[in-house]
Amino acid sequence: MTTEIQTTAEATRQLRADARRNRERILESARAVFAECGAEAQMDDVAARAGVGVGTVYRHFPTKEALMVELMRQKFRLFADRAREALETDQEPFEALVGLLRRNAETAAHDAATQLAIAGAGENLWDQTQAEREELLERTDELIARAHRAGTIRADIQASDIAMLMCGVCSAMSVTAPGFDWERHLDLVVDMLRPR
Amino acid sequence: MTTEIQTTAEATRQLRADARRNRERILESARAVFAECGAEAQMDDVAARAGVGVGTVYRHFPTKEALMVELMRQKFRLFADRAREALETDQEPFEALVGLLRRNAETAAHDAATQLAIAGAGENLWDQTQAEREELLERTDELIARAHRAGTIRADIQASDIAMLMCGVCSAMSVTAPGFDWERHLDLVVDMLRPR
DNA sequence: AACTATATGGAACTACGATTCCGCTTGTCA
DNA sequence: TGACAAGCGGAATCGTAGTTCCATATAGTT
Repeated sequence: MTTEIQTTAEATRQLRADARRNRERILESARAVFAECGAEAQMDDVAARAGVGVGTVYRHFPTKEALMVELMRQKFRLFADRAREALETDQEPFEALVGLLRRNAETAAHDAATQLAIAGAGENLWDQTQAEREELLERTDELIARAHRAGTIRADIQASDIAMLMCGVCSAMSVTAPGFDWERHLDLVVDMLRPR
Repeated sequence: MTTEIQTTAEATRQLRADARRNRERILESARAVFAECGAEAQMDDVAARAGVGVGTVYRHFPTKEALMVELMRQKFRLFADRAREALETDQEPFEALVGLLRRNAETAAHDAATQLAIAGAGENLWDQTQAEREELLERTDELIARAHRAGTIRADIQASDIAMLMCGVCSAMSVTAPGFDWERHLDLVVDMLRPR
């Protein structure tokens, strides 16, 4: 009797070795495919790139949405980790915040699915990454609070403003048109955050 | 022999009276349905709301995309018209520009399809409304030029920046989350446009 | 009033992509 | 090295929504 109680429904159960390996491959493949195609990515492509059958993908993730949610959770965790790092540097808080925004934007720029997630396409994707967003929001809040104390950020800025602004930046990323340059957009936004 | 030469392929040919009436109904219906559902709107719904069969919709617009394109052309023409008005008022140019942005944003706020079009979802929708956007861009340019001369706008702002910024505002509109408030976003953006 | 080119309605057809199913394979454990 | 539960592949299924087709109806004309 080796079956053990799971702490959460999502915990990686004691999967058979090959299954664990496949799960990782699928996630890795999905990362690439969704990054390239956004929500239009197809399950068959994810399977093919991972070198497994679709059935296997579905064994690990019950629906396409569940797969995307897992992917986005990972991304937001990454962002939150970076925010933690930003809090630990001895940089001036506003500069630390700006660095965080730039790094996260850079990541989103290479990933169509992340752009969608940040820009808020799809209610469910948003809802089901709530916890991870919260985490990021809290750390951003702390960064802002410090900058406020230092007087290096515009007085009325809140964390939700940053989220909204980044939503705009990510939205501009997905447009390919002359004059549309998300880095410029981000520069303008950053400049706006400075105290007058 | 009453057949006449058409000036453009799209010109309203001499349709039979009932057909002309239906065409208008379909556009009106489509306006409402796409405003509510965005790109997910269904042709059957457009037809039902217009009180005609789907076949009739397809007689007037060869594809769903063609219908959306027509709708968006009309919207951008509306925006361009407002820009023209803004140029004709005796308001201070920067204020005229801000008024234009607010009115257009307000319109987009009631229309999911317009939000998508402005935020640049769908290559084709973008490409095929090129001419109308151009028109809007030109007038915006003139407004900006006047504000520059008056020194009431940030010196480095270009028309494409405004487009990009509005893309962000429209993107924020489609998100329903605490703290997401496009009017606040727009206020911040407007404030950013002011000279330091 | 008859005639015919235009229009119309809506059932049927299609294409596409997510998801299911099940016979076969492979780790794992005694 | 069996035995068997866990895992796998991928063809087949299913649902959805855009698009087509054609028998029928109607506006405009003589």
